[in-house]
Amino acid sequence: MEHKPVRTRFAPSPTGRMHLGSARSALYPFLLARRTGGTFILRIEDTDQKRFVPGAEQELIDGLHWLGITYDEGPDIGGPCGPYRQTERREIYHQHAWELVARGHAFPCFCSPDRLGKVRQEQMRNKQNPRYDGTCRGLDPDLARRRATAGEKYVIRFKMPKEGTVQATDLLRGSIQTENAALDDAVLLKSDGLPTYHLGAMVDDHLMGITHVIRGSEWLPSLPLHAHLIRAFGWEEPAFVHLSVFLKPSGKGKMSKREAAEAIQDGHSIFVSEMQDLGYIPEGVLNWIVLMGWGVPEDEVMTLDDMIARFDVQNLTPSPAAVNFAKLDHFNGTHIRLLSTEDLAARIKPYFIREGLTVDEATLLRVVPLIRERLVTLDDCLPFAAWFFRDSVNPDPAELLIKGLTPAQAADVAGRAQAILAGLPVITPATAEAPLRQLVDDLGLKAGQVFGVLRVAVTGQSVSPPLFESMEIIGREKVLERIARAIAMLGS
RNA sequence: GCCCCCAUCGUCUAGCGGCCCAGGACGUGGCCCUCUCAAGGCCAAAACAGGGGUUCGAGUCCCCUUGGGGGCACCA
Repeated sequence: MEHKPVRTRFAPSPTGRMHLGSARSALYPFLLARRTGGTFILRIEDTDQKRFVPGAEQELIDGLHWLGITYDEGPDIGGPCGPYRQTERREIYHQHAWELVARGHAFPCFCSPDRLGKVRQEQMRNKQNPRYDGTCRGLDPDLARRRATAGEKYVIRFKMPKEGTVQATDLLRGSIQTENAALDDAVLLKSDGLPTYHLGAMVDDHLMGITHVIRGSEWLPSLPLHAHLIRAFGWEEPAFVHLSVFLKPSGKGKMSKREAAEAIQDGHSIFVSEMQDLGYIPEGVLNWIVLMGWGVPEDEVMTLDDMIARFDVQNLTPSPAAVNFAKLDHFNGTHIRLLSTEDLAARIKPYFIREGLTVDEATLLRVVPLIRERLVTLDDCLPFAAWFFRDSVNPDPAELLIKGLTPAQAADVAGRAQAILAGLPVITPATAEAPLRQLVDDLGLKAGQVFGVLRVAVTGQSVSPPLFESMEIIGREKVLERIARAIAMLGS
């Protein structure tokens, strides 16, 4: 792979939530830039004022920040090629559109949207391809310019050649030939003075020195038009890479709003901010999405730095990928296990606080090693460890009756264990385990029965971190007190 | 309807003409470990969409069919 520093960009439109697809569209160009010691840019393509969503840009920035995808130039930090918000670059597009008119590659069009709509309907009725009918294509350039400057509403369209073919290249798919006759006179500058994607993106990519355009495959069909535009301006072409779309988990059809809603029911989400709320960590999310469309032969568990070291655009795959949430859970759990005790403690602490619990730092640090390998998401810390931070527990009497023990038997077991533990100066795995196992033998029971009763009595739940370690953390006093309470419950 | 793209286990993928009776990962099943739940270890089932070519030889190259996806806006 080549190591020349590249300039890449993530150019989202602030029209919705940041999801899986957006995250990957940002990740790959970021990795390529970092891999080559190049530059990664954030550009906001907000030229559609109708679909503009307030707050969307901030969500994008927050999402990138959370994931650790840093950019070197962007709307909030500036840079040498700014501004990085397209609505702040109107003049630039206006100039370029008219430059194309002057060069004979574009023309002003005064057709009303109303009339165009009718033409399109008529064409579809006749089973023809819907396309611009060419009304303004032959207008006298000087006359057209005068009408435009006089204030008449106009758009500027690309003057697509009627004959011949265009050749364009996608890095993953190779050369793509297209008949010009199949292409339309696309609108480049809208009547509100803002550019369409085609003009805006090509102009900015050129002006910002983008060397590798990595974008969604929905742009593949307009690649020939973009090639035309770039050549009409006489610019150097960047390398184009089109990423495949994400399919719904079943693999049938692309991810839609409906699937997004179903994922939520399931405790999953395709939205970055929601994944954060659900207890996923950036390391897990990143590892998950980076592999959807990138083939690595082995060692799939990677940190961002690993990804940067190994990333190669050539290994991206052009075929669509079905979203697999089970794999996200796997990577999340794996990366949680990779965190240091201090780091994991800091990350789960907010979940206890959110639950209204008071968290003692020293205790938390001792609890973390006990639950680390049990967590799939951060919020799993609650069912396993919330009880450590409560003053008392409320065991379900039915759960004290482990595997067919009668209340009397359970009370007996608890009583004997209580006596043993009461005789210990401190309760630790080293002091408590041997005598309690002796008890198991003496009573002719299974270890699970005796420890089960104690587990429910002490932790208030039938599933918990390891018993002896847990008892050590809450201390002898609370352990004895809770066992006594359980015995009382069994007696009534 | 027209144009474009894609096609290996259920899923993500390795494979870039012989190293492949196809490898890894997730998931699934079994076993081991075990105080619950996990984690971990071992094992297993599981795929080259179909048909034609090219070649001494094809998962790998070409064509067709089928299937899937995307696009055809003064949206990106």
